[in-house]
Amino acid sequence: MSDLTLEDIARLAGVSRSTVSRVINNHPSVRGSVRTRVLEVIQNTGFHPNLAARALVSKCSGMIGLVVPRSVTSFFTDPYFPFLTQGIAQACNQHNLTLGFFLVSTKEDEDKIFPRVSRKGYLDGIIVQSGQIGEGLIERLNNAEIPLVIAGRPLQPEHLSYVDVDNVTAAAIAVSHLISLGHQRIATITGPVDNTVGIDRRAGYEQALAQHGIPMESELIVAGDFTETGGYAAMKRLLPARPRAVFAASDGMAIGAMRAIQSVGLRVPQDIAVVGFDDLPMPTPPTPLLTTMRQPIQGFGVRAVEVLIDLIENGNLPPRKVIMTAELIIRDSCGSAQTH
Amino acid sequence: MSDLTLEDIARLAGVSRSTVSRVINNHPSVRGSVRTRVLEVIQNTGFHPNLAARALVSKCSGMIGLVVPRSVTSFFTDPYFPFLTQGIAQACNQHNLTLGFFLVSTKEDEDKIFPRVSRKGYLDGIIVQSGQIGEGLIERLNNAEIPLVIAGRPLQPEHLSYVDVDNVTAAAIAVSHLISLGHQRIATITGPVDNTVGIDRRAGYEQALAQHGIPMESELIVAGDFTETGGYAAMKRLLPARPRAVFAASDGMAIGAMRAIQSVGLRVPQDIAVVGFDDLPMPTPPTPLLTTMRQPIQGFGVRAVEVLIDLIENGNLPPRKVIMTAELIIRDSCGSAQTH
DNA sequence: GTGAAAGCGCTAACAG
DNA sequence: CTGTTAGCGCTTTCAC
Repeated sequence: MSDLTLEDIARLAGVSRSTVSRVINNHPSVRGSVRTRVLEVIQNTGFHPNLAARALVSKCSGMIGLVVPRSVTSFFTDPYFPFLTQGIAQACNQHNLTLGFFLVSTKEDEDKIFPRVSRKGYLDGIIVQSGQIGEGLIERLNNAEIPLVIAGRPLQPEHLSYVDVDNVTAAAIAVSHLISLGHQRIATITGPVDNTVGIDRRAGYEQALAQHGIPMESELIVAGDFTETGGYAAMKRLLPARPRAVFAASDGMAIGAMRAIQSVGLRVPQDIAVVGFDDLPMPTPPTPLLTTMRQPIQGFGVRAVEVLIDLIENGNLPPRKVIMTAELIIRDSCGSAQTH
Repeated sequence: MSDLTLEDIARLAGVSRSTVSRVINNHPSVRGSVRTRVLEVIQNTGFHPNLAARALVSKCSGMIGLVVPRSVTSFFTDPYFPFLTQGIAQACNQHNLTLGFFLVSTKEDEDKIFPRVSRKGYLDGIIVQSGQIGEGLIERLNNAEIPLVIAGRPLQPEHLSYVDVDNVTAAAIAVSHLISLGHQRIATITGPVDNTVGIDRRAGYEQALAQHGIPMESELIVAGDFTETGGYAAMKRLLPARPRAVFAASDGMAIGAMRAIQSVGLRVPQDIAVVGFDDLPMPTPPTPLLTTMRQPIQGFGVRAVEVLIDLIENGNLPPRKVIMTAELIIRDSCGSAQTH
């Protein structure tokens, strides 16, 4: 098919190879008539420049990498991944970038993949989805001085660019809403505590209580694992403490908590109010509808690509921290939507 | 960091560039002692060959593409995607291939992406996830004569390589199981009928009935959309026809159907037996546990990569059709596991 | 078995 | 404004 080269197009258009190159790269210094003629030939022949050649000489490939460090299981249970990927992929389409996808489940994978992602000249930049497993890789990549953006605040954010919401503030907003509804005995189901999201959302819970002078009670705090099953189990453990409201650090856990509450004959929100976090679309919306903090996961992807492009084009600037806003979506499970 | 070239390594090892190249590419014609010395230098310097240069001269990039043609919504609701992707990504790691990821939601995307995927020399081959939206692209790609494998049987499979299960047979097995349990009034909730999966599984249902001399009744056949909500609605429509068993063409729809059955006070499996299709892990397993056909989605990904590699290495052979086997997983919802 | 030399297709000075 | 020239870093004949 298109085994054409610049030279071929040049010949067909009666110009030199350089001129064709200029046309392709939108250099202003080409006469209009010539440009039109060249463009026509390109159009007719279906020519596309060889990207490898271009990458070789220009030292940039038009390709960025997405590194997803994941245990095999969490890859599926967590809808975060497809959303983030979608945002990134769409942004890449928009900016005419090719997206390389690297799944890292083991240390072995990491070593194997590293040469493919580390070296400038093949990947122009990298987005790493944050997560426990990835922290070592992030370190290595950052040392390799390749433009790097983390999706989600990493454990050690100092010298890194990342995009995330402010999970502390967002969680505090959720809990404050519960407080404003008159609740005092507010429990929380936290995420795993080895991970920034879990840590921050718990901190936000504590912050909100402190701000309103509500004493913290350790029996009102139970750790979950972001899954529905985990939320169910956590709520069962919480029930004896008789909370009047619960803030779950993910929608999945909130749903699990609602099931646990309902399974012992209590009602949401009348007996216990529930607020979640994420606002991802559910295959089956729960009853009652969940009040939750919405975070723009696709937006993370889009912004991550934009920041990365900036980093690529403008070199070693100080790391950028992009904090997007989470939004409280009030539905029925918190008991404030009396209209329902 | 590693701005080293073959030439540098050659100098450091006291050999010529060609020799280093031979070592890297495992040519047999290098003396052992020399090979060792070169390898040592490579090790110490952390050298990695420039992939763009290699791609330029060797006309192959070590990179394959995964094209996912998806409407924005189905991207999330369907767990098929992360599973397939995981299989493909792992196989790529295994074979030292880089995976390019292309999300195509619109005709615009298709046109934009086409140059990046069509031309030999940048991508060595492509895997396309089948689906309505992708059929046009598949046609174009196939004409571009780039090695191509479809994940899931395409609408027009004649000249294409693909990997899938035999959905007709698999569905027939599921329905036959219901028949062997003594059921006669067996309903089905089909998938969308503009898609091979929906068509084939319905055909399998009909085949099984025919084989056992059970007349088909149109009021026992309702179309769903693979979602839980769709399954729920479909089952509600099916209920008046008083089926004693139902085969749903996806687990999601099966779950929805069970909810619908239970919502009118009937029991699964005592009043109505249910069988699904997929056997994907669920965040919350349903009660009763679902009897279903398991299909190896990750396996599709792995095999697709293997077939693609074969195609890349061995050129224009006749298209390969890889049919993997689906397996009946008997649990509780069909009523045959009396031990429960 | 090893080195020298010729490109792969493109971009980017440098002349004109 | 356009053509000529020199590589980018690698693989691969072809000699030795």
